[in-house]
Formats: sequence, structure tokens, C-alpha cells
Amino acid sequence: MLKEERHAYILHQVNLHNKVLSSHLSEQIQVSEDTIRRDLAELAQDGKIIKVHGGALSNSFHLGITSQDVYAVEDKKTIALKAVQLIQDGMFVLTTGGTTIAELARILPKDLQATFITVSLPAAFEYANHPNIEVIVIGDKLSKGSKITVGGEAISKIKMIKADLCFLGNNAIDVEDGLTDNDWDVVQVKRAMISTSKKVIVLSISEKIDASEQLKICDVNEIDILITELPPNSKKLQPYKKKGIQIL
Amino acid sequence: MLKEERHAYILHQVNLHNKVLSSHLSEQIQVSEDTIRRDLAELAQDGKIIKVHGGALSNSFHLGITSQDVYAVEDKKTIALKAVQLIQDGMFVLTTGGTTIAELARILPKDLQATFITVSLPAAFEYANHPNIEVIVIGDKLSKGSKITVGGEAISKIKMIKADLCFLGNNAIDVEDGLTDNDWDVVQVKRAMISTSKKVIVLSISEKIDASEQLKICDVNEIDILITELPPNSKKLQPYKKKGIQIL
DNA sequence: TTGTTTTCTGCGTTTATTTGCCGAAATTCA
DNA sequence: TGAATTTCGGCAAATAAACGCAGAAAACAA
Repeated sequence: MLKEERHAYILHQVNLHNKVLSSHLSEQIQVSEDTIRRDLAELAQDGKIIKVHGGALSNSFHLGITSQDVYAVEDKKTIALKAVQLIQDGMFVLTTGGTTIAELARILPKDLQATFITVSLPAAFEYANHPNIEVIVIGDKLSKGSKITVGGEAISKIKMIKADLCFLGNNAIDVEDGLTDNDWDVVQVKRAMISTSKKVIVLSISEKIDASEQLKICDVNEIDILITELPPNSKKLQPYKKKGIQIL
Repeated sequence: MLKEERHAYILHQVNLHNKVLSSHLSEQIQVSEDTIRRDLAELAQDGKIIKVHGGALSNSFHLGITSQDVYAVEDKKTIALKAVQLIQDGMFVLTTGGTTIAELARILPKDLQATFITVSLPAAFEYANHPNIEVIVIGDKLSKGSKITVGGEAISKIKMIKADLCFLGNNAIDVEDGLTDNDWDVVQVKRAMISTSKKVIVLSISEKIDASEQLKICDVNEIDILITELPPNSKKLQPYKKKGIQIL
């Protein structure tokens, strides 16, 4: 096989699979690994691929671009914009923490008059910027990683509240496994919130759809509304719609 | 799987969940924990993530509670240095908010093991940076200006605690008028704290010595220790020493 | 076609990288 | 405090890359 042919073939493989192994290519094309390496080096020289130890990657493999901002901010803004429409004057709203919730807190209308109850200190800070919003902080032991309060005291306080809405952020959700998380304390808090709210709304970027963590929070049928950055008729969301969840 | 693939995967997981465990990743990618640790070290080297014991954290979630231009920082640092000596391992410490308290929180020894109970959200954030300190947040309605929780619920929670020390910041103090403040809710909280603590310590920059506000918190004889940036034998402080207050 | 030049390819050797494992030290947690 | 977990450093095996070289293949000119 000619060099140009090999190059075309390799380029095709890289773009198809996002990665190639020198050893693998060598076997496919029946040339020595040295030759493959030289090919890859040339293609990398031209910027067609990214050469790495053991093979090469497609240059659409974005790793160099350090997203110093919060991951997927735009998606989270989209979600927050949908979520904010559910909140009406006079409502009692329970929220967890997480960056999606923080985004929601940031875009709340200035004239909205509602009461927000939260275990998340960062979220409380955001809410406090809104003059017409009453903020209730649930107290207890502070979980240092997530900066939310956790424990029996917090749980029992949450259960004493009858909230209109409950916004849950930062989840993994799956049709079979339901809503899951990876922090024991957070799971307890979320459970309590779900049990005491009229409407449970899950905010989730599409990447966390069809994903599972170790600890179960609840089944999908306990969720009333699911909000993602995708359009509601997106294929990925249909299984949830079939389960009776409203998709926004 | 190629090293770069792993890096991309790890970075993705970190940004998605804000934290990852080495053990968990090792299982997911099917490589040894050593390899994961080396990956995390490399990514941390590039500033992509923050390496911690047992895994890594996203670096995107930086706390916006940076010490903005605080008035008289140096004086407050001096005060904090004196105050920190009073805290011993195992103590229960009640604190209000304010920048002096924040300064105290910042300089706490890393190996100090104590429980800090606070109504101040900014203070709670600072305490949370110390691995050996247990932080209890007193919940209730959030006072937006001072970012502390206030109300009957908070008061009754405070009264249920028997604290060893109580640090009060941000005051006006006068031999005749006693300790005074200008926010009704804050006054209530401080009263509750004083009533339930073995030792009451007032942190005050010298400007607030011999000054009065509208609302009285307590008489000077209820204060055990007064800490200012001035030397203890300073003339301005002698009237308080005569009243039986220990000066530091 | 034929001979010459240039490029390409595979091989052996050497060097570098990656990875897993082990034991000691450090850290965390109850 | 002591037990369990995590980290660190060194080591060894496996794999990949680099390098020089010789022969094969292709390109070119006459």
C-alpha cells in the first residue's frame, strides 16, 4: 500500500474512532510499526491528528482548552431559564446546592417575591442578592466538600416545611436506577426534600441523563418535572416521558 | 486505554461531579490506583484539577468569599492573633460574624480540633477550610446585609448549646453603656450567645472602644475578656480593667 | 528500456515511557 | 490512640519511540 493511501486510511480511522493504536494499524495495514509511527508523525506535523504515546487521537479531542469557568455554563443557564418559569410569587421553594442551582439563583427575577429554603451556603449567598426573596437557611453540621448542612437536625427541619417546589441539582438519573448520588449525607437531605414537596423538579444536564451513581435517592416516578438543556422532544428524554415525568 | 484518553475521561468526570475518588476511577477505567494517582498528579500539575487525599476536586468552584478590602486589616489580624490563643482542642466555640471574626477564622492553626458554631455564613466558609474543625451552622432566616441567620429558631438553637467560648465581633463598647449594636436581630443573637457561654470574649478595634450604638446587648461586667489591637496596659483600656474585665 | 538518484521501508539496537507492584511513611477516621 | 486507607519512592517488566543503516521500491532522465 502506498504512503498516501495509508495516510488517507489512517486519517479516516482517526476521525471515525477518535483514536488509533500504532500496533493496531500496523496489523491492519500489514506494515511495520515503525512505518506507522512515521506516518503518524507526518500527519501530526500537518496538524491533521494529535500524536500520543501508543497511537494518535483526533484533534477534536478537546483537552487543551481549559474551561476555567464552571463546566457547561451555557447548558446550565438554559436549564435555569426553564426552571425559573415554574416559580411564582408567594411560593415556598426548597433547593439543594450545586452549580446549576447557583445559576438558577442568579437569574431569579428581581421582583419575584418568594421564600427560598436551602441547606447550601453558596446558594444562600446567591439568594441573598435578591431584595424581595426571603432566605431560610437550614442549620446543622456543615459538610465541607459540598458546603451544605447535613444531619438529623437538618432533615427534621426540612420535613417540617411544606414546600411548593423542590429543585434538585447535581444528580445522575436513569430510568431503571432512578435518581442517584454519591454522597451519603446529600442523599439523605434530598430524600427529605422530596418527601415534603408538592412538586419535585430535577435539573440535570444531558450528560447526567442515563447515568448512575452508587446511592439511590428515589425512583423516577417520584419526580414530577425533569429539566435539561435539550428540547423536550429529544429522543434521549422519551423514556422518562413515558414514565409520566413532565419534560421541560 | 491511552493515557490521554484517561486524562480526558478523568477531567470530564471531575467537571461533571465536582469530585472524583481514585479508587472509583481505578475501577471504572480498569487500571491500577497508582496510575490514576499519577494521572491526577499530572492534571493537577497543569492546574486542570485540584488534587486531594483520596481523589481530586474541580477547580471551577472557587468561593467568591475573598477578603475584599477590609477596613483596618492589620489591626484585626493583631486582634485575631491574640484571640486564637484562647482556643484549645476540644472546645465548643460560638462566634458571630464580621470581618474580625473572619480574620480569626483564617489564622486558626491547622491542627486545632474544635467545634465552631456560628450564625455567620462567611465565617462558616472560613471555618470549612480547616480540616480538623467541625462546623455547625445555626439555621433560620437569613439577614441579607450581615449574612447571618437570625430569628427565634436561631436563638433557641443557640441557647441549647453550652459553649466554652463566645467571640463577639463588630461592636461598640462603652464603660457606662456596655456592649451595644445597631441591628435588632443581631442583638438578639448576641444576647443568646452570651447567655449560654462560659467565657465571653469581645473583639474590638480601638475605634469602637468608648463608643455607643442604639441597642444594648449587655453590661460590661458580663464580658470576661476584651481584645483590641492595643497593648493591654494602654490608657484607653484601664477603665475596663477596673471593671474586672481581662484585657489582652 | 536502462541506469541513476531519491525516497521509502523494515530490522536491530538503544533509549524512553508507561504501568503495576511492593514496602515504608503519611494521612485520615473512628 | 490504633486501624485502615492513601501516598510516595524505588524497582522491574512491558511496551513504545528514536536512530542508524541496508536493501527495496519508486521516480526520473536519457
